[in-house]
Amino acid sequence: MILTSKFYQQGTITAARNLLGCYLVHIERNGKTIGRIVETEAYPLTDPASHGFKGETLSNRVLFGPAGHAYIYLSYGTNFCLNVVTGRGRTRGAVLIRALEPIEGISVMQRRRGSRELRELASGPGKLTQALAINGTYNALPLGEGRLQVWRSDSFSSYQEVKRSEIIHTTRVGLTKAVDRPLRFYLKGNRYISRK
DNA sequence: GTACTGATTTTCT
DNA sequence: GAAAATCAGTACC
Repeated sequence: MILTSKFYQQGTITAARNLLGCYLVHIERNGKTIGRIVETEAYPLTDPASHGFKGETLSNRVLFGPAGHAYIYLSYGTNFCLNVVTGRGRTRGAVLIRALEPIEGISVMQRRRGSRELRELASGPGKLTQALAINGTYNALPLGEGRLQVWRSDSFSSYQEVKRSEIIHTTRVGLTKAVDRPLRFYLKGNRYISRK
C-alpha cells in the first residue's frame, strides 16, 4: 500500500524509523526507478540543524506546510537532497532520505550515475536523487498517487518487516550544529548505507 | 582499504 | 562574504 498523509503525520523521529524498509518509487516516462529506504535522518523543526529552525522563509516554506510533501534543497551547490515533511504541532519536521538499496530500473540508475557498482548508485542523499532523477522541480510535490510514491508492501519480493532490533541509531552525518543528537537511523548490516 | 581536498551555488548575514 | 544535511578524485598505506 502507498503511504498516505496519515503515516506522515506521525512524529518526525518515529517516521524516520518507520520509513526504513519502505520503497521509494519514481514513476517515469518509460518506467520506474525504485529503491528500498535503508537510511534516514530526522530533523525536527525544534532542532538547530533543521532548515526551519529560525522560522519560515521563501526557500523553506514547504517545511511549514502539510505533512507528506517533498522538501528538496541543493546541498553545497551540487547535490539535491530529498526530505519528506512529517509530524504535526511540536513533532513537526522533516525526514532526510539518505540511502537506498536499488530495486528496479537499475540499468537506468547505472547510466545516470556513471557506475555499474550497485553500492555506488544510491548510497548517499545526493547520489539517490541523481539515480532516481529527482531535482528541485519536485520541491513541494505531495507524495502519494503522483510521480513520487512511498510504499510499504509485501507486493515487493524483497519486502520484510523491519524489527526494532535491526535498526541502528547514531549521530547524523555532515552537520556543524546539534552534532550530538542521535537522529540517524539505518538498517543493521545493510550494504547500501552511506557510511558506517 | 582510509584520509583529505576542491568544486559549486544558493541562501542568509 | 561566509556557510552549507555532499560528492568525486587524489594521495597514500
